[in-house]
Amino acid sequence: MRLSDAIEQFIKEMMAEEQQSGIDLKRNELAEYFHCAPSQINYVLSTRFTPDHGYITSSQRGGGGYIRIVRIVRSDKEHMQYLLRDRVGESISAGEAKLLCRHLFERGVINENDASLMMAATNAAALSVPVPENVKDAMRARILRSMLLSVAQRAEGGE
Amino acid sequence: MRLSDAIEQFIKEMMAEEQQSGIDLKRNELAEYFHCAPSQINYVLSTRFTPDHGYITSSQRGGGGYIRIVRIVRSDKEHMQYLLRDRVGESISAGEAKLLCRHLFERGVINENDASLMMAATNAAALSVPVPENVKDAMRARILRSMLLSVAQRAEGGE
DNA sequence: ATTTAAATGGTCAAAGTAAGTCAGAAATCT
DNA sequence: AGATTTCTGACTTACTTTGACCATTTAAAT
Repeated sequence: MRLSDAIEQFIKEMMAEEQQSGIDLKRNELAEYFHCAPSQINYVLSTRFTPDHGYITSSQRGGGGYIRIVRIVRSDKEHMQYLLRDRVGESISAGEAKLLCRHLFERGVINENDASLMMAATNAAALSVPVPENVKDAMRARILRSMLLSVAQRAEGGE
Repeated sequence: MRLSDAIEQFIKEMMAEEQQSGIDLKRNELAEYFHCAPSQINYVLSTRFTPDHGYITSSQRGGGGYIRIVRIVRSDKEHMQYLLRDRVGESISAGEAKLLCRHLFERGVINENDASLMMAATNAAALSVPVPENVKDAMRARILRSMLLSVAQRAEGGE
């Protein structure tokens, strides 16, 4: 069996055991346990614990550092993937972004405050810096995607 | 648990106990209690008891010296002005923005979801487009300001 | 009153700890 | 064989902890 698969499985078993949607782990410890380079852990994370796979990771460096993995709740997964891939994509205009936020609010995916915040972050005024329009749209897409992932992450607690 | 975290917690518990908005402590005593270098106390102060966290510190050297930590209470309006003018300004890094969002949450100005959303909109990944770093920081400042104003607006309506 | 010593706290750079990145080697698949 | 995936190692970035040296204030000695 491949190392990556073993590590993936190990992490998933850990999560199942903890009976939680998220766990913290130490990169170096895990690497030592599997007798591999620490960067191998990053490889596993980036190939098997991505938003596409339904996970979001974060970490902290320095003394007491850690890697945190959180699972996105299943039911929201498809919708979220649709949003990220098809709706937002690589580029989106201010108008489109605004519509999308309103839509999400109407659908009950986010509340009014969230919607305002997301519109505030993606409106034309917020991005009025001297860069080409297409770069702005790409940037807006990234910002929106990032915020959507944040929303996806929180859905956990509510069940 | 990190030493810094332990010291932070210790100080906060002390303040809660004293039932007061401020306390005096002896740097050397505290350092001895935690078996660490005295300068470690300064590190904790500068990373966890800053004005952003809602604290102001002062000290006195020499015999009978002390470190005083006082919790400051600013109205939301004052705080917002401070943030917009002094903290965000015309340019802000991803790290700074993240800290600021966390502080807003800790102070109870925004909830955890809002904080995550704001961090998501301003983190390095969200703005990873091929433009110079200083342009990104300027852009981030605009985005953050825009979101802060959105937060301020909602507070206004609700009273 | 002035000088000196003792008692504090402050600063900053270096060491320590831990995670991230990325190019290239190695393995595996077609 | 060629393409793709996996794995490693050198280098980088980020946060924490320490220690040597500095500054200020009070107390004692002259």
